Amino acid sequence: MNQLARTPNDVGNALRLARKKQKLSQQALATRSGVWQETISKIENGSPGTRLETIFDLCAALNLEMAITDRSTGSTDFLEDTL
Amino acid sequence: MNQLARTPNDVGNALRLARKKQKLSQQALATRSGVWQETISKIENGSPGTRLETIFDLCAALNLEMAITDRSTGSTDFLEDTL
DNA sequence: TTGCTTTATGATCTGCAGACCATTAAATCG
DNA sequence: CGATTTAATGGTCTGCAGATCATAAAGCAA
Repeated sequence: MNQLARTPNDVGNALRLARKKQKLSQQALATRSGVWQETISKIENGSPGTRLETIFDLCAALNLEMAITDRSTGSTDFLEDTL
Repeated sequence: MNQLARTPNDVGNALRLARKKQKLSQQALATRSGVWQETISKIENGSPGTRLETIFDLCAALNLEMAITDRSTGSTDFLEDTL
């Protein structure tokens, strides 16, 4: 599971994908993440104003994580930056 | 540039890092992203309620992108999922 | 240290996310 | 098909993000 996300829609798709793979209903995910089923529905359909913390709540519940990467390089070497 | 992000703080750090690498002031980034300097400041300091669209605006302006990945595997093979 | 640039803070106001309830629509299955 | 599980919609209310302006606090030169 590794999904590029440049829009809220991409994020929604990634979350839905992960949820389905784990065979969870939105309600089940709601229970384990503390995010309402109605909210999950909106997010999976690409709600642009979704709050970061909400995304992270869902990521945590789905055992996902987020990475911010350089668009050009598309490098995959994690955690090497120090500046 | 490739930063793991599990919290709004991580996101803020990644954005600040990228901005500094490109030697942009918050104000310069504000101009080119359409996000206010004050808002950028808050985000870089880990504001949890930041909206997804705002993050994407900044990512676009900084030539960054986001990836949602499986926490356990840490796989790097992008875009292979179809379900 | 003075002065400029950059970043952080503070206040007000508007708009919308998310909690929460109920209900409808859709998908799934016997 | 009808019954049931799952997903989407709709409404109200509260809280907070972000726009916008102004200003304070840092940083960083000369």
